[in-house]
Amino acid sequence: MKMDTRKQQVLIAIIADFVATGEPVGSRTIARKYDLGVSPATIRNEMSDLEELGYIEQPHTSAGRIPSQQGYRYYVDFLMKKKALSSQEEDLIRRGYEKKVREIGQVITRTGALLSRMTRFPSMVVSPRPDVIYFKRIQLVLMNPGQVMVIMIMDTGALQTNIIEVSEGVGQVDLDTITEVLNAKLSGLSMDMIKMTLIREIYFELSKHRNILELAMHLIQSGLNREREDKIYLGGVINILNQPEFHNIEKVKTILSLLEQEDLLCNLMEAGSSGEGVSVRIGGELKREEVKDCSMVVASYHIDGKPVGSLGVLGPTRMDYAWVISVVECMTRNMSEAIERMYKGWR
Amino acid sequence: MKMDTRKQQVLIAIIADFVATGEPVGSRTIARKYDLGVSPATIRNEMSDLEELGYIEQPHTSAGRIPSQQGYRYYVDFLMKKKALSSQEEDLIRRGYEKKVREIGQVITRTGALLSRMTRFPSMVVSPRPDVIYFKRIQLVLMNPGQVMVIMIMDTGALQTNIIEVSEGVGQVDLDTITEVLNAKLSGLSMDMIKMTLIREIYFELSKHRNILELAMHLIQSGLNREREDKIYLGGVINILNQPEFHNIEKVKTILSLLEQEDLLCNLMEAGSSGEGVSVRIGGELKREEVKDCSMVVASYHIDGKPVGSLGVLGPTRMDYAWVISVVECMTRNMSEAIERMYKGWR
DNA sequence: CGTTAGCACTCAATAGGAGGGAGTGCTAAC
DNA sequence: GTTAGCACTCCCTCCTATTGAGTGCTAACG
Repeated sequence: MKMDTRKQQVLIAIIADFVATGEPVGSRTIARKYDLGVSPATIRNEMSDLEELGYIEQPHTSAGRIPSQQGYRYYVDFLMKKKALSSQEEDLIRRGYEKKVREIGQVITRTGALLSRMTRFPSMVVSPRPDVIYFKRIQLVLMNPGQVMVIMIMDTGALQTNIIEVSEGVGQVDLDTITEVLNAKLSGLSMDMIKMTLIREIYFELSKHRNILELAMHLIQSGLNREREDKIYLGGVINILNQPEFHNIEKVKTILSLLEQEDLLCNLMEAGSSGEGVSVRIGGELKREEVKDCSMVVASYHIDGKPVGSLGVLGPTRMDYAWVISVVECMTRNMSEAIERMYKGWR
Repeated sequence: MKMDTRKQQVLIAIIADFVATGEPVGSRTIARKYDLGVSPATIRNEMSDLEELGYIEQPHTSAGRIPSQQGYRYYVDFLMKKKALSSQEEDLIRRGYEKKVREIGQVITRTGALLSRMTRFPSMVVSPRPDVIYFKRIQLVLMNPGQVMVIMIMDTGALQTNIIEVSEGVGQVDLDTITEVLNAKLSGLSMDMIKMTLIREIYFELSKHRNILELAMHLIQSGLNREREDKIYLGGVINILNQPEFHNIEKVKTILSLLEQEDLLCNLMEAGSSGEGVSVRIGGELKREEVKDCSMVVASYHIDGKPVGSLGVLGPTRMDYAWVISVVECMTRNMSEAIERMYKGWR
């Protein structure tokens, strides 16, 4: 048996109706609401075929059909028509970025807030990968005898701080010397380049100040080599409670506990943002039992045309994919532009 | 009618049983489980009196009684016996603070996580008030022509950053001059003292560098005068879902949306942490419809013996007050000590 | 041969009703 | 003042009947 145009139309109708109502949809409903020009009986036959093909399923014998994970997949891949955002929606997004921003954190927060407010789903935004962030300046501050705070400033306006222990004899003057050398050598490089290539050069430079050499190396180790910390912004989590399919407390609990584990969430996001454009993963495709009834729509945002981080939403599998994809796509565009504007002229 | 010892015993029994089971408790139950030496009939009479006094109430005619808000209040104020923590519990808390910390953020995070893990309620920790935080150092970094990042480092290890616009002509050298003056003048003062008294003095000092005077004032304005931002740590929010009284999605939604509003939450916390020791506010005493079925147990933690911030939990009115109070009390003690240890010898 | 009307059948959801049980309040006796 | 006894209330649970949406099958139709 093969998919034909009418089966596709029926599948589209089933998905459209189920997304709108949340109820299993029967043959009568389709015949009535979607003008396919055939009787319910014919549609029943088509539905029977679609079920055999694995695109729809029945919750129980005397209920209508609902799309299966595979059905959504087929829909997203082959049937779905791109849905342009309304001008109000586009405006809402554009206006969200009107106010000038000065550092990436603001862009991320704003994007996440906007994304969840529009979609009514929990939203997630992962901060840029370190290899595309350029180092601006390092600053060493003697907090107390033997304790130094290392502050690294990125050109995104993001900070990374770390307090480390040093020998008690080190004074602020020593730190200033090191600060100077490090700034001269490192400024303008990407974090990854710093790690990779420059340790040696700094070693050479600082050998004049033998007494603080060891300290400096220590600094670099613990300051820069710090494990990558994916910062993830999470917003609008309560929205999950608005979805009727999650009126079951147990389900909400498992999803919330997943959302509380930032590292897992980051992995999930990254797994989805590898390819081009907007990625849609449906139910089991997420490979996590907790969210087997959820879908993730994720895309990358860009700096200098390179994908550097991702944003997206987590919602029930029953969502309006075409629209959500458009929203996510529009957000990445606007977010990338906002970052571009922030950098304007000075990178 | 007046409260007498037996009525008190009955009230204690009702609260104990209700807290344990969550079910309305009847006269038979009390006679059986709590050895008051009288028959259910007598207890019924006492209960009738207690109801008239407003300490307990009936969900419906043929149900048992549950404590009223006023009943809990009377219990907490007059009847409750302090409950010492078990040595395992004390140990769990102590061990939470074993690892050395270097900045206040870590102490706050750890405290919040521990508090919610122990109590199984959402926990909140408010960061220290600015007037007890001492200024350690300021650092001005030229991000781009016309943009300066102001980094203020507190002796708690906390940072406050802000990006401001300046004239394009300002260079890093100018900033270094200002940095130097500001550090010399401000270091070691509390944030409030800085705001209050020192603007004038700096003005004088910098008049030598007339060209950057205006800039410096600008810096102080926007860097220091920034509205107080109460940082609040919120942890273990999912725990609210474990409470059977919140199996109703609507209730959860209102509570969660309150918890998402950090400023409101801060106000609620602060309203409770004004007095000495542990403060308990029950249901309507919180003055917020959203949490009329919740209680808040809050206390202050201290630096140098002065209360500087607060921590606590939000749970259902049906909670084991004696125990929760002990936990909160023990946490404040341990947290204060952890901060003290962090500062050890150098303040 | 595809399409359709008709019909029997299935099964979840809903409503109504009976019975049980927990608990109270009242009364009268101790 | 305390208690046993009892009638009464009201929620909760279980059972049953009913309804209604939906299917699958069959036979007829163009």
